[in-house]
Amino acid sequence: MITETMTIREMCTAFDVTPRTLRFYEAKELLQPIRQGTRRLFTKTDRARLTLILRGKRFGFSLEDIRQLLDMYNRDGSNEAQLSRTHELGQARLTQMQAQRAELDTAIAELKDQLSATAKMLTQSRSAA
Amino acid sequence: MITETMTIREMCTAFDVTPRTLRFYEAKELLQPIRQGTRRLFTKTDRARLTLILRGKRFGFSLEDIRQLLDMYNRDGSNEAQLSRTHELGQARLTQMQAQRAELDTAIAELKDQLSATAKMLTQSRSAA
DNA sequence: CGTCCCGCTTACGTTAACGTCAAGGGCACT
DNA sequence: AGTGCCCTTGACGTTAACGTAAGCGGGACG
Repeated sequence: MITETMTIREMCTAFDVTPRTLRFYEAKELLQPIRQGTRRLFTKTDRARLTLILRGKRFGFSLEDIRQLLDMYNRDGSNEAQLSRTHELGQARLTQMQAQRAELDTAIAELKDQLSATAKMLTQSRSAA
Repeated sequence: MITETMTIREMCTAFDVTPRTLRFYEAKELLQPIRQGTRRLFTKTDRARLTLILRGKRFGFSLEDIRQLLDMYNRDGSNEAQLSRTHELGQARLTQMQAQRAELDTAIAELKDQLSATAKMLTQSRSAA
């Protein structure tokens, strides 16, 4: 199985992060690049995980939160207790994210209102000139 | 004008934050409670602002980001240059928030998929028992 | 009057998520 | 052999957003 790998530098340019960040994520067990001697080689899995990590961050999730989510995506089938706990954890996150979306919608609506108000003030200000 | 005010303790229970947080926000000029002697009295305006602050935080905005947004909500009508810059800033935020919403939607969809997958595994695991 | 309790200020401590050296190995030219 | 460049591992520094503790003032209450 010849998994296509990437060097740390390639990862950095591809995902716009620093080497430090990738090493940090590895230390936190969010990524598990393989080693060629001492060098890191990032696999397809690492890339998929990094995508999820960066997305999670944009929603204000902590790396620890994200690590738990990642664990869920990677369970191939452990025991039932584990699986069920994982499921509950995911449900909770889902609820949380849906609430967040609802709030985001109202916030967007409010911001739009404000913007149209300032836009109006701008046109008035210009017609007055 | 008899503005209805609240003590710091009342604010804390109402918004579920600590006194330290409120003082911190005041120091950062996010809130401007009036003083009765040395005590802080939080006005309706402070409450409105705090609501926006806490919402912003849930979206991962920094306090500095939020301060700029708050400034926008409070402009009653300065000069045109200011107003126009404010407008642009708001537009940028709006774009940002809409992008965030789009991503949130896909993340929610993905999570749902995962959940139905684990749910399926659970029922299988149980029927096997 | 003593003592709570609340609030205030000042200031140092803490955590997450990296940034930034310092010191060194390995490989590719030249 | 020397010069770069990339990578590595420590290890200490930094910023945001508070937590926490120390020490003081003021009113309420027994």
